[in-house]
Amino acid sequence: MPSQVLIEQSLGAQAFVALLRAHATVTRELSARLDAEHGLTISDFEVLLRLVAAPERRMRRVDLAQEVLLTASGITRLLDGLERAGFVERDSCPTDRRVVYAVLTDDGLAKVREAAATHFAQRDELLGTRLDDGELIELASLLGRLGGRDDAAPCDATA
Amino acid sequence: MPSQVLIEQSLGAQAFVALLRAHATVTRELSARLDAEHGLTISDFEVLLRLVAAPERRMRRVDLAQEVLLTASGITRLLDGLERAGFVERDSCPTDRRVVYAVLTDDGLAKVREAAATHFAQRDELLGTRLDDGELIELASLLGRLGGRDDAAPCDATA
DNA sequence: GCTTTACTATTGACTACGCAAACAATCGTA
DNA sequence: TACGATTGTTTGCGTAGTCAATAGTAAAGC
Repeated sequence: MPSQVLIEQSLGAQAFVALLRAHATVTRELSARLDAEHGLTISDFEVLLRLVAAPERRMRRVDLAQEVLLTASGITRLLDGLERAGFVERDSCPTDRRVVYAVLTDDGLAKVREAAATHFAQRDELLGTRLDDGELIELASLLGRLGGRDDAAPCDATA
Repeated sequence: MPSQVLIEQSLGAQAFVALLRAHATVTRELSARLDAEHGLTISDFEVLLRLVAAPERRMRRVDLAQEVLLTASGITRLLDGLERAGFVERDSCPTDRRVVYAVLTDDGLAKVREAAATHFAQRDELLGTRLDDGELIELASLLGRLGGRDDAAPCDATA
């Protein structure tokens, strides 16, 4: 039986499959409920969240795409949906006619608030029942190093 | 400006977005290379891996689906592809005529070996350059608790 | 001033799933 | 032994996302 080569228990293997499983488990659960209760995908919600926090509640599509890790075309289609639903509007940039802003509408703001109320609670419950505070901090830190460094210097943001 | 409610820094939030980012980053990279170099998706590869380790290199579709976290229909379509490529064959079960086995072919075995050689190296390099051994163990353990318990009663298997 | 290069956004074609429905086979129970 | 409930698999349809190609705009070199 020459197949033992592939039955591997390396640390990388364990961490990798754990990442796949944890991601699938957690997002499956949360996205099912977010969709059922509010008709949003997780990406939809994450986009709306960034817009709420953005100055004047508007962002360029490119920047939005980068923040939620979608491609340019992915963001276009996602925003198409949010636009159709009336949660965002498009606006043009006076100084650069290539860019199209996504602007959160009042309906959109109401929607995020409504969705956030339940989604955050579900998320914190899902994570909180499995991991305590210290572990969550540790996990976020380890995952953060895998996820690349857009905000790699959180010097003063120490919880 | 009443929107601070949504600008949240809870531990759950940090861990959750870190999970999303890490998963996207890691799988994006690895799956792109696995596809480019071997024409397989990560799920394809994971399925082939389970088959290699399975007794007689065969598994029921249901069990396969559960192990790689796909739905029944997902596994059907995935195996369709692997079958078309000649990496697995279907076989029936003499004692239960509902079940269809997926059986790894010799070509399939060769393929996993070939793919494993590069994929494992890439995976370990990706993880290993960001996290040391102790951190990988810690990460796998934390993620394992989020990923639910297929092996939740490891009475004697206590690490 | 042009021309080349780089950036932003959209579209078409495709893929990897999921869900719900359908169907066959098996099991439990009476 | 008949019959409802459960299990294993497949299929139709829908959806979120990717990549490659396109086009318009902006910036840089000369």
